[in-house]
Amino acid sequence: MTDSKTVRVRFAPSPTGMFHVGGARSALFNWALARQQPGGRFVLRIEDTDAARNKPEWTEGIIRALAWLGIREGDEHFEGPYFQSAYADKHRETARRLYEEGRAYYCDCTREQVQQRRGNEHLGYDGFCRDRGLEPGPGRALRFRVPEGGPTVVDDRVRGRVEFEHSAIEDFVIARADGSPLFVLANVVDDIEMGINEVVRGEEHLSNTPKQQLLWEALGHTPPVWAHLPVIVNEKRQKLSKRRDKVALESYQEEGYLPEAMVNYLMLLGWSPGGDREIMPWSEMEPLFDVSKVNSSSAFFDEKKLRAFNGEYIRALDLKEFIERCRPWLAPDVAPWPAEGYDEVVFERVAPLAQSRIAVLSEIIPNVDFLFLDQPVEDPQSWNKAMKPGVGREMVTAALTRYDDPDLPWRAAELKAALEEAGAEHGLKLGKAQAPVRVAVTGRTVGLPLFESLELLGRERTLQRLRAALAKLDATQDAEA
RNA sequence: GCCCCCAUCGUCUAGUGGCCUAGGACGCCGCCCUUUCAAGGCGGUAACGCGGGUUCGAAUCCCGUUGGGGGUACCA
Repeated sequence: MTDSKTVRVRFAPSPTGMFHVGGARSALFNWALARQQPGGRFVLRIEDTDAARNKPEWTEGIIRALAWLGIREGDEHFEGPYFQSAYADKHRETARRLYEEGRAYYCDCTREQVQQRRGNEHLGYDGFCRDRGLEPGPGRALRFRVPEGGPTVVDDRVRGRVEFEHSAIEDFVIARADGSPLFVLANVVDDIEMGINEVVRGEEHLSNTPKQQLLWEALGHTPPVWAHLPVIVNEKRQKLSKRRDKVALESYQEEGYLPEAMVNYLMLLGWSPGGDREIMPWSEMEPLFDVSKVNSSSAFFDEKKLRAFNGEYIRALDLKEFIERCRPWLAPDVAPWPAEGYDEVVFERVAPLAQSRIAVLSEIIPNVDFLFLDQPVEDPQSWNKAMKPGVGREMVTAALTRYDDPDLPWRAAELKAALEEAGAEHGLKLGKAQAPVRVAVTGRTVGLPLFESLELLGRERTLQRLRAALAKLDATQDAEA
């Protein structure tokens, strides 16, 4: 079918939820493998046979997320997407063939019966119908006849040689009573059909592997090269779960993680390019990736480290690119300010001040919102912290006095010098002196360099906010009096 | 319960018998810089789970043990 030397890997997610980081890493590893060879192929196969749990939007989500990571249609190494549901006939046909060749048999045991017979035995199904010679019929599932005696040896590129005694593998169901195939069968049939010769997937599939290998052999094909990746775990060292952990790639995207940072970080989960480098672009990692060097122990998904990587990538962006990347968060329908308050020119001037201060793109908002909002944000905690008696009112007043001078050039350097002097008069260093002004104007105790911010905000708006702050201070004082 | 996998700083890892008094990164702590906060610079904290072997020599090999994890569906 295909030149056996040319690698054909696949990524076969099932659209039963948001695409998550574990899948993303598997996809990336496969992608690297496919791209390392001239004719290498990455086959995307959507395993949509569980109709009850599948939704079309999940499928779209997977394709979109992969594209975000750089795995997309149009690349010569990309093939698909194929949909498993389209191969249903082939699955049924293969099931029938296995039955006809005596490699599988029908079984009419209910789950309850199996359980009852099992008692406290170790194994699941006991082979009750093995030799009953049941014909196909309603209520009858098809089970694979696991050969007696001998182990199946799985040769795994990351785990080495793993042996499974046949006595420990039950005669597993390959087709339901209604004839529909199960994952273990459909997956193998599709892999054979698509000429897959290397399977790189999560460790949770390791125990399926002997069954699938048996199937490959029963169908007269050489099994692929296997590689089972360690699972990605949470802080409690459990496999990441959609229910309890933040795993959706999309949620990271929405927070403002850059795909290149995500890719970089994910590649490092279980694998290392060696040497003392971690921040490395995909283009350099791709040729270096070696699945046999992948670790076999589980890896914790450390968002803190991801954040650090993301910050690095953000800072490495040139200004123009940084501004472009910020746009999705500045759009009128998502930004917290009124559309008419936004000023592109102002943003372009403030952007460089923010670039080194944010680790995820969404953080651009609290840094620049004071420029586009009618009023500074309200934050009582910040206000109280900065407007301490003896400092707050004094500095706001002093700033107002000095800044309300038409002869004062409205530039950062002059604004700074003026406030420095005012602070000195009250025995305050600039660090202390600027705090009340910052809160009065931005609403926050931390933020971009203050005087540059004031310059951009403009004289009128700055004075107006200082007056408003003073009024608020008066009101509070009156209330207390 | 049964099957299988795994085990180096808190975390991700380098390390494949001597180069290791164990390296890097994130985190954390300190100092410098400094208008807040970052960024940046400098420095520091911190690991081979345990017990046996093998060997002149073990983080590296073997066995056991403990502890984690995955799988045990007519889900994928």
